[in-house]
Amino acid sequence: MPELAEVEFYRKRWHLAGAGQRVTKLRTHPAKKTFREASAASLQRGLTGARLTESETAAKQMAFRFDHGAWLGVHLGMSGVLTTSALGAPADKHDHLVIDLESVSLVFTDPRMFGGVRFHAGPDAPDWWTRIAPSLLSPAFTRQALTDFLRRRARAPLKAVLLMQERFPGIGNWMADEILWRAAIHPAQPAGSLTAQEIATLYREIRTVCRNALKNIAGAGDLLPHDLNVGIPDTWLFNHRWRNGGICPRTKVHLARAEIGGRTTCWSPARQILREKVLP
DNA sequence: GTGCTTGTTGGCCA
DNA sequence: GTGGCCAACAAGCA
Repeated sequence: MPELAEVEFYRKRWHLAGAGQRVTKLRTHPAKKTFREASAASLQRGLTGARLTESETAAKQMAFRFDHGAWLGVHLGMSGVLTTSALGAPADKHDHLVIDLESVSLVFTDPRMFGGVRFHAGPDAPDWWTRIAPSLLSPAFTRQALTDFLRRRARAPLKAVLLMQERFPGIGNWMADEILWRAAIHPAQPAGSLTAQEIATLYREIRTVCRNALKNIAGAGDLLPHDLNVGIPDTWLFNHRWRNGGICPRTKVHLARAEIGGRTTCWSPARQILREKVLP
């Protein structure tokens, strides 16, 4: 599930429930792959007794910060979710990390274990946090930066390029499809074949989808929607793309599905036309 | 049983 | 060295 906006949704859920509280007990499954990048023992030492103070997201990652300079990093992978439970409730089979606070427990659940946690002790941000590319909504992401990157990846299909986290932090499978659908560009179009006009459109839609996904999914205020996807309007591709037989909400023509760039891809054949490859 | 799955990494090859 | 492709990771669901 987790892409940019879903990650923000989960961060907020933990933060709203637990900010200001101390860790009374940490429950972990040290043998799990979840801890491949952070020993469960160091988490125990560093977090027990610490107070959750701040949290932030960057791309698909979250950092929860505790007083005395402890950083807990979380990546949800393919199937990870963050929930809360009644304090001390028994852990389920796939609950790999449970943080008991003073009045609530924070739970990291991840059946497939592609996600993981990290830990860092110290006031300064660790490498695994600072090396994440700057947000697509920040001034650092310019049209020129996009143009340069597309040129460097000229022969790769756009769908694959949009999934590269080094340049498009937080974009995942559905957001990439949504962006290309809005920009009316075929997902298999080679990245180096876009016109200046198309690059301008792509740039605009990348930012629009990021902004609106955050607004619709993550919630504007302190109230979180119960169902993660409840905020996505039917005018988006999102609500039509999953099942076979989906209809493009703009053209009313059947959507197409195929593997492009190694991932299942959905597009609207009526508005996303593959052109002959014309490299500049 | 089969064939998928909203992510990332490392290895191979041109 | 760079870019592109693919398998692997693991569990659940239709």
